Amino acid sequence: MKLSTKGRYGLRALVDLALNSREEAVCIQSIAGRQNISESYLEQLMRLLRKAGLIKSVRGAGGGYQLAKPAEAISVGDVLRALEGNLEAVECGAFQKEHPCEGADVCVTKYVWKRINDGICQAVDSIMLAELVEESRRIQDSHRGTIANVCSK
Amino acid sequence: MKLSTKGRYGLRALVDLALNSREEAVCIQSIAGRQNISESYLEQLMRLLRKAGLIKSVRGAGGGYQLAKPAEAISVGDVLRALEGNLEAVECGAFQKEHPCEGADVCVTKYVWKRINDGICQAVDSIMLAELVEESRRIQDSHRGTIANVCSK
DNA sequence: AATAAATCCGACATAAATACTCGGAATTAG
DNA sequence: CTAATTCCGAGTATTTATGTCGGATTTATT
Repeated sequence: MKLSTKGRYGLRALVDLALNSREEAVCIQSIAGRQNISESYLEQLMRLLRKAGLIKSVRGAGGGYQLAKPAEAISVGDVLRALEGNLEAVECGAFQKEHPCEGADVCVTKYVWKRINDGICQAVDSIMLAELVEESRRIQDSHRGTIANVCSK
Repeated sequence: MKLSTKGRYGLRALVDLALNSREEAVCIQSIAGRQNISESYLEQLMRLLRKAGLIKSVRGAGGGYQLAKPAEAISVGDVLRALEGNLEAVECGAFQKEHPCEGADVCVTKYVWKRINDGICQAVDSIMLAELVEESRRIQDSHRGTIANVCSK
């Protein structure tokens, strides 16, 4: 029941990207350096984010990445789903029409799973990347001069 | 980001136990049979639930398990935590005094993790075993005569 | 044109967690 | 005494998580 490093690193990387790219693209090396993430691993995560249409890449020397849309239009849910797949704690499908679970009609735990899943969605879909970026700027201002070491989570 | 079979099977088993034990204890074999769970695996889960003080066991022939307290006093959160450990999607500790994460003061994703964790807690701690049992009885009544096959989740 | 800096891609490797299984000891009702 | 149980620790196979690596491709710069 844990979020993997993909989701954790990836979200941090995306906040970093939003924070550090104006016009120019930001390369993996610099993000990985600031965020203390392995370059080759981060590369994989960026691939996932690009495939999901959240960032766009610029190839070749001087290349890197940029957000594909404004940070206001990217939710934490978008990011985590791109990296982790769907965020359902239990994929029971009892409330879907497509692939409903066998015996869903005699199942009571389905109510539990739905409440958990809804709780998670509510949390991740209500936070936009822009809010994190904004908060991050505030923090950076107040820590000016301090070496900003990074959270390991 | 998935709940393991421990949590899923274990909760079902506990609902089954609450539903099928009046005065007498219920043995693993019968729960496992109804719920279509391996006996030896379920045994392990029952051990965890017992260690957590949610059920009590009666050893020897004719023995089995009973709830250690009324179903009204057992939350889904109690059950899942007994089986899965803490349910935090990210154990960042940024808001604890004990073992706060390094660099928590420059971290912004901590707000995200907290919202997710709170969402999950809110969901699991607000549902009592008794509610599931009650709902289950209603369902059983309406399906009387039907073979109650069981949800695989 | 050559070089260096990047992304892109697939495959591989290792470690950890998950999901069981098993054998036997201890307990107790009949 | 026997059979039905729980109790316990250890073992195993599979899957998932967490990276690593080598090389192809693209592009800015010199």
